[in-house]
Amino acid sequence: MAFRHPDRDQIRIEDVLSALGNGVRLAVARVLDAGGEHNCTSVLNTLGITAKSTMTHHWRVLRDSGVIWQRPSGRENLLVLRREDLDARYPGLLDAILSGARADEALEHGDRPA
Amino acid sequence: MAFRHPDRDQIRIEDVLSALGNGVRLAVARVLDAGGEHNCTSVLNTLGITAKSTMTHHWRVLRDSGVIWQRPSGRENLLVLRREDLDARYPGLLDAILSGARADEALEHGDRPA
DNA sequence: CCCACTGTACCGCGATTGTCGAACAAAGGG
DNA sequence: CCCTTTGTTCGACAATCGCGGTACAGTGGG
Repeated sequence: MAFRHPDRDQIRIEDVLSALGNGVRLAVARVLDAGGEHNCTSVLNTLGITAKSTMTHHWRVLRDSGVIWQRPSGRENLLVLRREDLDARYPGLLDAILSGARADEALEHGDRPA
Repeated sequence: MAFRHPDRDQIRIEDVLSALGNGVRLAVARVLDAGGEHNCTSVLNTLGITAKSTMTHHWRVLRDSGVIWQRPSGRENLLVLRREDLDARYPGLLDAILSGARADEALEHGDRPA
């Protein structure tokens, strides 16, 4: 099973934004950004249980928009953020989004802003 | 007609991203960012003709997500980017998105990247 | 005062999205 | 070898989206 990923030049910011404009996928990006090797179920567990087929759908959206690499390895798929490509195409975007997501989470957990 | 806008603290990055993860609304943001006072039809004309009711829908999405202010003035509505609030909540996000959109446009017009 | 202008409200339509369950496929481990 | 693990594919479903048309509402100009 080989996945189709867009080339760096084929990435469109519109697709990136709509891919990450979804709580589940934004959370996935944050997990992947935290580092380490991840397969599908490890991310899935971090997010609370969801059907596997639902996640397969989200992987496809993230893949097609150019946000992640998805590489088969043994009987798993390894998931990695395409940070280099995103940073090259859209400097500062990924960092702004990820730290923005952290800020939102802090707000919702009742922490008052400074 | 008074519009409901979210407070700065109620803005969620997920909503901002999905609002701008759409070609028309991203284009609207770029027009507003270019400066000047804008009413609905002036933006609408810049984008090529679309039904007024369609744009009303997009204004609502942009408003509800906290991306724009929409203020009635006479028989028009003035549209303004909420740059201060967005920059405060998500430093660098708006600039990254807008310059990313410009970069995409350049790519699609056949200009090769440097 | 009436009309032209600007934009909203409401409705309907087809397409897409997010979610799930069930069946399938590939890879390893015993 | 078989069975478990991992994830995909397919089909279904409700909900939302994007878009337009028509009707309405408020403002301001003549």
